[in-house]
Amino acid sequence: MTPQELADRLARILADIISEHGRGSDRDAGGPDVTSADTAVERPKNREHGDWASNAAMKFAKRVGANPRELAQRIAERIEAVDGVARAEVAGPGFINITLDAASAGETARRVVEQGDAYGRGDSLVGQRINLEFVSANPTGPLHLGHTRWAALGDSISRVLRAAGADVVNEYYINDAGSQMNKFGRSVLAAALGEDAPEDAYPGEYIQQLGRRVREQLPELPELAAADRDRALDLAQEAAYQRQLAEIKDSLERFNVHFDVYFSERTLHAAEADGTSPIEAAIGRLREQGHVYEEDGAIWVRTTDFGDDKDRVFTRGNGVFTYFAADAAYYLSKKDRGFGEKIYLLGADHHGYIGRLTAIAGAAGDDVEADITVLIGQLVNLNGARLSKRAGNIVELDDLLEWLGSDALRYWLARYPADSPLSLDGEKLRSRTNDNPVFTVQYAHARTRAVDRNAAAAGVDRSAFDPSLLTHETETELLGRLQEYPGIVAGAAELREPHRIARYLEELAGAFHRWYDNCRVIPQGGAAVEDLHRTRLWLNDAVGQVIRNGLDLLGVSAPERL
RNA sequence: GCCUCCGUAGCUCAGUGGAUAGAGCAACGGCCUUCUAAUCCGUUGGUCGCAGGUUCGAAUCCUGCCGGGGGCACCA
Repeated sequence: MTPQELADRLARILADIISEHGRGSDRDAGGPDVTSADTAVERPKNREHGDWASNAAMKFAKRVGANPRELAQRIAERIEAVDGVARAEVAGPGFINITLDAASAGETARRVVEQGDAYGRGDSLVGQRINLEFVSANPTGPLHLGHTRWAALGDSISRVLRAAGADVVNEYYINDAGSQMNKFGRSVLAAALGEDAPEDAYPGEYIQQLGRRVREQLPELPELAAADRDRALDLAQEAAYQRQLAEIKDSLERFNVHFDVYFSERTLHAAEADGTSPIEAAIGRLREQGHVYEEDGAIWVRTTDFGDDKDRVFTRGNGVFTYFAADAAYYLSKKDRGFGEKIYLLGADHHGYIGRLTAIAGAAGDDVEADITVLIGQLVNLNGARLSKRAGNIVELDDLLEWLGSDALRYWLARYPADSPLSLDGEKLRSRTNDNPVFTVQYAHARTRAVDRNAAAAGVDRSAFDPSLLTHETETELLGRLQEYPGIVAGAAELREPHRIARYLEELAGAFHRWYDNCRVIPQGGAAVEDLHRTRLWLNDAVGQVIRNGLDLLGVSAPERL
């Protein structure tokens, strides 16, 4: 009996009661059907409140026109008759507290082991084709801490959405057109030629390194620069860009972050077969829809029709397209490529973009509620010190990986809600105690593996499974946690909040450690191996499996030993 | 000024309208003859920023204040 099955049974029972009681009037009037979402059970904090609790009677009492406790009592009588339910009691203002048979709860251990990697995966988002854009850092320098949170979070969101059945494409938008690229090119060329840096050059040692690389790659650069400076600039800029982009991709792979598509902004500016660029085509399409006008010699889009606080401009006075024009064309590209929901993961410093991005979705004829989601995340602090270019304390992703390792960094960055401020505490992340949550969880996994190895050596195997033997309170607790997992994954996907996975794993790890301290898998002092030990081995392995599955959703490894 | 996020234990933070608001750390006190004591157990610790409102019920939803972060370009 899983919580989901319990919720299904409750929903059916409640629907029956409503139709008997209300003589179907609710349904005839188009009243709401009862779904398992209405009767979802939760794990009570207090053990005396049973294994699972439902507040459905309180929710529906008014609609049924009954007293909550009376309704709860009628539901309780019927759910108690269900196979696998030991007790159902009404408590407080109308809670239904349900206790399962030990055998029914214990079945979970076998189910988890048998389903393996698939345990926790669901189908709540099947059929959804989602574009998830994140990081999208300019290819004019290395990734730094400012990008790192979105890399970890975005990749984990993607994994969670996929676990719920969605078809997700991770996308990185490369701003490889425009003045920043030119500035980058001039900086690198000067470095390559050993010249003084230009007035507005990019700072940083990496520019010098790129300059040396470019010089090696293009030995003819000095001669060329003397003869045709613009040509030399083009070549140097292009070489530096390709090199920097490759390094970004490399860093991301080492961070276990995978993108399916790297989308170049240039392709939006370049003319296609019909002679027009995607940006021009996009403006044309929006013009046909009546959303574009000209004023003061510039082309404008009436984003205020879709809730933006001011209209936006597509061309600057000199006729060059704005960054926003490319954004609009890019949005249409995503739409044309068949994506339903387009998710943008942006830092809080970009929150002013929500209005205009949403407006473009509206102007494109999309549903601004369902087809576009802009997730705004708070910025990261390092040991309490705000990150800023001016203060010169930018930390590169590569440095962080070397210092802390990918696992600790990814886990820490994914364990907080995106809209919560987060600071990176290097000392804590390097510690090997409960102080460090990633360690706690990984250690619990390693411990399940150690038990498994020791069990094999002691002759305890999984040849028997009798779930009715799993009656210790720490076992009931642990089984409850295992049963919760699929619901946690579904919730994390629905809310785009992978931190729920991390928090869950920490609780699971705690429940496992408590169980380990109370219940032996391997008989003590050479005593005989009994079915209880064999059954507990299933439970041990089930916990290891769920920790592996959960850590995988966070892009974190589950070591066999620490 | 407008928009937005945040304010919960000494610290860092969870908490999808439900029961006595939780975790880790810190502080104090316990358990090693061990399937690794890197774990575990106990105690201490709260005006959920403030004030109203909504309802059977509010840390959670609404309004207004207070305090803090971020944003309000024909920049990229």
